[in-house]
Amino acid sequence: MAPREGRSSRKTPREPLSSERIELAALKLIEQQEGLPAFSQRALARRLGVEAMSLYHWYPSQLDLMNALFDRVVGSLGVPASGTPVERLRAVSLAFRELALRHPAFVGGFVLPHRFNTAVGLALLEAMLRVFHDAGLDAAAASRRFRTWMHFLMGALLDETSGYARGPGAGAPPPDDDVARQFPLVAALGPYNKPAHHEAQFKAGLEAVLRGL
Amino acid sequence: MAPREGRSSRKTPREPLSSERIELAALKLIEQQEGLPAFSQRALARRLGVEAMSLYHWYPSQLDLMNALFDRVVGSLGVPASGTPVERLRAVSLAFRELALRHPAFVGGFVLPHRFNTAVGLALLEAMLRVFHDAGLDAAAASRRFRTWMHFLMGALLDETSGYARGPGAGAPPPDDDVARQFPLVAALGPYNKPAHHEAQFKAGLEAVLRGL
DNA sequence: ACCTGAACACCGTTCAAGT
DNA sequence: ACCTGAACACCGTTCAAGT
Repeated sequence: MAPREGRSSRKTPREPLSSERIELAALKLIEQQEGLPAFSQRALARRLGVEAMSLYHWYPSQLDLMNALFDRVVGSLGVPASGTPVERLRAVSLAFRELALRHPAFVGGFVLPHRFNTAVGLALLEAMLRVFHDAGLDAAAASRRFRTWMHFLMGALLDETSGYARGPGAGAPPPDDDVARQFPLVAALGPYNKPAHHEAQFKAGLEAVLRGL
Repeated sequence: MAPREGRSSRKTPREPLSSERIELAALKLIEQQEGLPAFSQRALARRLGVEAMSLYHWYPSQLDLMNALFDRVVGSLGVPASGTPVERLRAVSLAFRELALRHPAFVGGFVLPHRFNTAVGLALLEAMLRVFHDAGLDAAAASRRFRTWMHFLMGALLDETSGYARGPGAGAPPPDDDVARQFPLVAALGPYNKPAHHEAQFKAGLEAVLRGL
């Protein structure tokens, strides 16, 4: 969308690095084309117009940069402080989904498979648990319900970011007419796998799970 | 567990490669130590006592090898043909969990984030969908319930393989007493995060979700 | 048919050095 | 304080060659 960095400015003094600039460029790069697998310190540096080693002045390692991205993304989530428990859980669930759709490669590839044990991640978990606490549940009951809900949420978002919806699959899947012949029930689900149905599916699944709690 | 390959046999003619031997060694290597990130064609070849390029005689690329591992692992799952729908879903859910615990790095890192669109993967999906079909549901209703259940299952297994249970987290998480002070509800859940509780949590969550359907 | 050696274009990271 | 160049130990993969 912009043939800017590597080409133009030769004499204009280069905009200095900053964690803000690095992190925004990283998040943008991760969501482009080949996603997380194609993300590298060297590719990021190239995009920023610096040498790869410059990044080590700002983050001691690639993992530290990734953790900064995690905090930046997860830190944008909040849990409403008022409303019924179900309303509050519904709100943060939908907000998490919006976030995942905004950063599918990063959320699916890094956020979901990682423990939320940064200060920012723990603060989010604490706010979520407060909903269950406010509903009058003790630790054992809260743990059960919290985890069941989270498992549905993680699975649904994994599916929309890395799974059947857009994620990688086999290199040479069977052709469609073979699928129709050998796996008729799978084939019959085809229409419901379209992105147009995802939001409705997510909301219906969420209500079913909240009901089951 | 065995100082065998790289050391001893110099004069004994090396056991020839085979896809069986390669795949078993790969699955074993993936579950060792540093997991999927440390897995490489070169490391696998080293372990097998051959050069990395030899693997290309058996699989055209690393991705093809991974897909073969996917089929080998996922192909071991089956859905009971008889029983009530809930019994059949419960059985395959528990079997999937056992499989995930036997291959946590591979299931969490490769199977769950990938589309089940190999012939083997599609056959499993078809068998799962047959349960919903046998329950008399039309395609729309089956799709809703199937996906909600799968989302819970994927999320739960992701958590047990790559998430809070054993997966990677921030390099420098806040120390425990800081957590206890700032995030008391999170800290109160500590005891329930122990592996001893995982099976009970999984079963309880599964029943809640099946009830919600 | 099965395996190898050399080479190419990549990685993350360290270290000493430049401004 | 901020950035760089050269180097090290890795990657996956191609290609021509060995047996």
